[in-house]
Amino acid sequence: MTEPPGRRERKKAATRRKIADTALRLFLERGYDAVGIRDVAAEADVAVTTVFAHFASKEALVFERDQDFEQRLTQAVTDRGPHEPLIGALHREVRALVGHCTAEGSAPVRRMIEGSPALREYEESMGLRHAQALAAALAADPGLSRSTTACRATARFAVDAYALACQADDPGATVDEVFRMIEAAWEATAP
Amino acid sequence: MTEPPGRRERKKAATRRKIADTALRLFLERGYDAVGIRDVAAEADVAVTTVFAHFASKEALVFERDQDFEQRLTQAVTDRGPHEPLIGALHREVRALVGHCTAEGSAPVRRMIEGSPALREYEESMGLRHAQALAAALAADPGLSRSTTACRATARFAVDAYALACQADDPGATVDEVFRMIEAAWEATAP
DNA sequence: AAAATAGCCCTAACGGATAGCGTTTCGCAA
DNA sequence: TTGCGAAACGCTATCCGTTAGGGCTATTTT
Repeated sequence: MTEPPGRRERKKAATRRKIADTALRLFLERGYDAVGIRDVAAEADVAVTTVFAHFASKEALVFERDQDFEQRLTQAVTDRGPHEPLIGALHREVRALVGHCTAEGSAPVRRMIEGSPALREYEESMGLRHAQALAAALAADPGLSRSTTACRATARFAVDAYALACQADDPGATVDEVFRMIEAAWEATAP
Repeated sequence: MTEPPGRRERKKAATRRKIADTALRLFLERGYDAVGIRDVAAEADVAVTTVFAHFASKEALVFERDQDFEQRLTQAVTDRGPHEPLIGALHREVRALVGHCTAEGSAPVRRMIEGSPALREYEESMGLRHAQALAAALAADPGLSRSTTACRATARFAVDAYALACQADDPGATVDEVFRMIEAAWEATAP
C-alpha cells in the first residue's frame, strides 16, 4: 500500500520527522517551556515557517505519534465482532491505548506533559475531538439504537476513562473500574 | 460583611467592570478573534497591563461571571441534606447551572463561545478544574466511602453532563438523561 | 505630615503564529 | 528533452497575547 512514494514525499516525510525528533529531544533535554520554536527550527536546520507548515502548533510537536488515537477508538466500535458487546470492545481498546501511553520509554514524555499546563490542555482538547468522533461512530451503529445524548455521554465517559487512567497510580485497574461504571451507565440507556 | 469598601477598592472594582463590559461588548460587536487586547484596553481607556492585572487571559474576560461555578458544585455536595442522595443533589445543581447558561441574554455569548476554538478549549479546561475540585469534595465526604477512582470518574461525568447540555437542543432533557446514566454508574460502585 | 502601599501607566520586549514573496526542487506531460 | 506548474522551503516583517521593568499618583496608614 505504501509503494515508492516518490522523492518529494520522502523528503517531506524526512523533514517532518527530523523536526519532530529534534523538537522532542530538545524538549526533554531542556524542558518544554525553555525551548522556543526558533530553537527547534535552528537545531533542525529549517525555517520557522517550515515547522508550522508541518505542525499546526508547538504542542502538536509533542503529540505527533498519537495521530491514530481517534481512528483506533472508532474502529474498535465499527470493526468489532457481529455480536460482541459494545462496551467490552471499547474497554479492550482503551486498555490497550493506556498501555501504550504508560509504556517503558514514555515515562519522560508523560512527565513533561503533566508538567506543562499548555500540553495538558492540548491533550484534553484532543480528547474532546476524539469523543466527538466516537460519538458519531456510536450514533451510526445500526445495532445500538440509542439516543444521541446517550452516545455523546458514553463517548465522553470513555475518553474520561483514558485520561483518568493515564494519571493514575495503577492505570490498568483504573480503566477496569471506570469501565464497570460506564457499563452500568450504558445499560441504563437501553430502550 | 461588606462594609464601606473604601474609595480605592471601589475604583478598582469599577475599573474591572468597565474592562469586562467593554470587552464583552466589543467581542459581540466585531467577533472575538477580530478584537485584540489592545483594542479592549483603548476602548476602556486603560493600559494593556491593567487589563492583565485584572484578568489572567483574554479568554477570562468572557467567563468573568462564572466565578462561583466551582463553589456551587462542591457546595451542592457538602451542603446537601443529611440523608439526601448524592446524585440527586448534584443533578439538581447541574440543572440549575445549565439554566443559567442557557438563559435569555446568554444566547449571543454562547454562540460566540461555540464559534471560537480558543474559548471552547478554555471552557473545557475550566471544567477540568471544577471536576478536580468536585472529586476532592466527593472523596472527603465521610458518608460515601467510594474509591478515589469512582469519585474522580463521577466528578468528570457530572461536568460532562453540564458541557453536553450547554450545547444540546434541549438542555434540560439532556441533563436528566445523562444523570440517569450517572446514577447507574454511581450505584455500580457501591461497596 | 510622612511613609507605605496599591493601582495604574508607559515602554519594551519575548515567544508563538502568519502573511507576502521569492527560490529551489521535483513531477509530469508534451 | 524540455518546459511548466506545483510543492516545499526560506526570508522578512508583522500581528497578537503576555510579561517585565520602572515610574507616577492617589489613597491609606502611621
